[in-house]
Amino acid sequence: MGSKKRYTIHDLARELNTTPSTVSRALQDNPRISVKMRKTVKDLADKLNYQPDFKALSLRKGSGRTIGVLIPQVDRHFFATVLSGIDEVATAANYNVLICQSMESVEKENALIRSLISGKVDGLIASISIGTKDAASFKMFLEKGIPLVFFDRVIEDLRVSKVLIDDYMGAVLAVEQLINRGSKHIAHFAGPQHINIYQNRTRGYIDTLKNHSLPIDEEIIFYNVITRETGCQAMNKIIEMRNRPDAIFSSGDYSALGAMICARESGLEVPGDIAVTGFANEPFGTLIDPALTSLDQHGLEMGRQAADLLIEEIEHTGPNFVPRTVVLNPELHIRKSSR
Amino acid sequence: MGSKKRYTIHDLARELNTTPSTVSRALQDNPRISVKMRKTVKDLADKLNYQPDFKALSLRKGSGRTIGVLIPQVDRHFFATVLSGIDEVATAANYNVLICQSMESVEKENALIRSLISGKVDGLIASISIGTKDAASFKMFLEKGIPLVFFDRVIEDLRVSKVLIDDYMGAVLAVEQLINRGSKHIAHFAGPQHINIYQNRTRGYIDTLKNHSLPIDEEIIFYNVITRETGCQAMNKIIEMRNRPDAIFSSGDYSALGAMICARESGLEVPGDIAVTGFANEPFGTLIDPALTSLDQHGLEMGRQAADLLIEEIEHTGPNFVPRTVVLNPELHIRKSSR
DNA sequence: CCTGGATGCGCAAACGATTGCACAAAAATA
DNA sequence: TATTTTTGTGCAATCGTTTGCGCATCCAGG
Repeated sequence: MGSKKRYTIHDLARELNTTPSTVSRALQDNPRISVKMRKTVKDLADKLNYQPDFKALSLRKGSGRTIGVLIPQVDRHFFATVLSGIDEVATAANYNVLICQSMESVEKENALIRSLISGKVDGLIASISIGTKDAASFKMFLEKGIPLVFFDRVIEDLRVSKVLIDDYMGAVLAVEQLINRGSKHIAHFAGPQHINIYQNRTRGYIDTLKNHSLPIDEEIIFYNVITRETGCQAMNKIIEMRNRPDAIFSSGDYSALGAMICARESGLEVPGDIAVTGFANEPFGTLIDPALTSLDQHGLEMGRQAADLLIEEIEHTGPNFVPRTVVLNPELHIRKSSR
Repeated sequence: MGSKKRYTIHDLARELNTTPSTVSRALQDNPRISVKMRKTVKDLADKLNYQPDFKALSLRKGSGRTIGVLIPQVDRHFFATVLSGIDEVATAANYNVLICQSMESVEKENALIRSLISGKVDGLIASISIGTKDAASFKMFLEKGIPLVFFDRVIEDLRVSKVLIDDYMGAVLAVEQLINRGSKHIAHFAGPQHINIYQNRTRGYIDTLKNHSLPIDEEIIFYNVITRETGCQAMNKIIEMRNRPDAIFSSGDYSALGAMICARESGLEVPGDIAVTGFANEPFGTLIDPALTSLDQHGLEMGRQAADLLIEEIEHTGPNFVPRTVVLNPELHIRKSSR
């Protein structure tokens, strides 16, 4: 029953008493093959449901039309969204998408990169793991001549295209809104400072305070606070303070959430006693009460742009390729938590 | 600068004044090659950072060690979680993961399947789109002899392995909990009934009412209510009723959420006036107030099991292969919304 | 009738690896 | 010393396509 077997171009040729080359050309509508022959071949191909073998094609053409996506974890909303954007563009351009999760582990990340340089992919879109501090693996990858595009979490000094959001600007927007609403003593949850995005958010926070002649108080800057747990811990410290901050600008939504939950448990009101602004605009932000003010990163758009850049580089990469950096503007969604 | 070029086995052979075959064997530790030669070859390979070409290897071996994952949308938490589970197992077994999103479109789904039968993947894990009603594409796929495993949303009468959760049982658990807490007039948000999972949830709801001698009232069964919007609309109808239900069992968390939000807007209290139970255990369920009672589907585990089944089938598929169905037990997380 | 250019198709090399087989040289046996 | 066995390599086919080139056949122009 059924055509269990996969047909090759040789099978078709034998069937038609011709040669593989003719079949191949006929299927490609090569004008050097007679119209009649082309039709004959195509009819048979249709009938047998012939499809050229992907692996053979890849070898011959030197490309499997595949792009890799290396991200920390696919089941985190932001990354899933970016991936979706990448997939949208890639599929439209007839590329396949290979997915690789580093699980925030540098070792896994390195192993994945190593496995990719064997020519599995025509290009790679990556966002580095939280622990990644040296660029050796990525350099090696680049040396093989495979295009690479970073998004969000990038290695600054690598000569590749990047898609970022303006984290600095985001921080400025957020902190200014807090200042505008009357907050004068604004705490900050900072992320690991060796990662570009967190560093920029912190810089934006500090500069904005300065610009508004507000003092910088290291006491109320909490480092490495990006999870719900650490956010809660930080909030507990804040609650103890004699000169308690009246607002928090958090580098992440999860730590903002943790803070809000712990605040409520201690009877502190958001935004009445303390306003809170997050970063990432996770979907849960609109569902909690009070809804969380946050900065949207346009994940879908980031993915699309990254894929555009990469495909452009794959297909039109000249000898004098110049990497580009696309910077997206974050969007501040002001909600109840900072009103 | 740098080794921009990718080396082949021929390059190594030339460098060492030997032949590709010897190099190949040496790299594989073939005992027919002298220990000395093996070392020489490996040293050079290391030095040049040689990696066998993936495409050539795939063609020769007849497999690219790649599995495809076809899902409606990667940026939905459940699917992202399953994907993560699949990736975990696949990576451990040295498989690549190719991702395909149908975006709930039957046409896209069919196009993707067509593109996959060219031998891109050694097997496919799929969850069908909401509109998929006929199995033609999947049958065609199977006829090419490529293993297929369904999860969650499956086509019942296809002879393939499946990983499911016991949706019927989940509904029973949920409805019984509502009954136990004293609810007597339980409404139901049903999903599209041509999808196995929604049908089973509805069946569980009906049977449980019957088993407890509660009347089935078609008036309070709302079909195709799985989004936030439709959940809200349904709730608005419920609010108008003279004989208002005192609980809702929803086939999805989003419609449950929509209902809760609209209930609050109308001054109806959850769970005081009406209890709500969802399905999926989306992460936001614990963040909203009241927290949402829901059924966890063990997405990660589903992904792992699906990948296990598929890889097993790929590698040990005998002539007398018998598809297996793994059924996972959903877990009811009782939270404030149904207390 | 002869020459020259289309026209239509086949041969064989290539992509980069693996592998069955053959074949030297060295070692072991007679 | 002659013969067999072992040891180490090389040749060439193969996986399924694509494609440069060559070679017939045919038709038209001179």
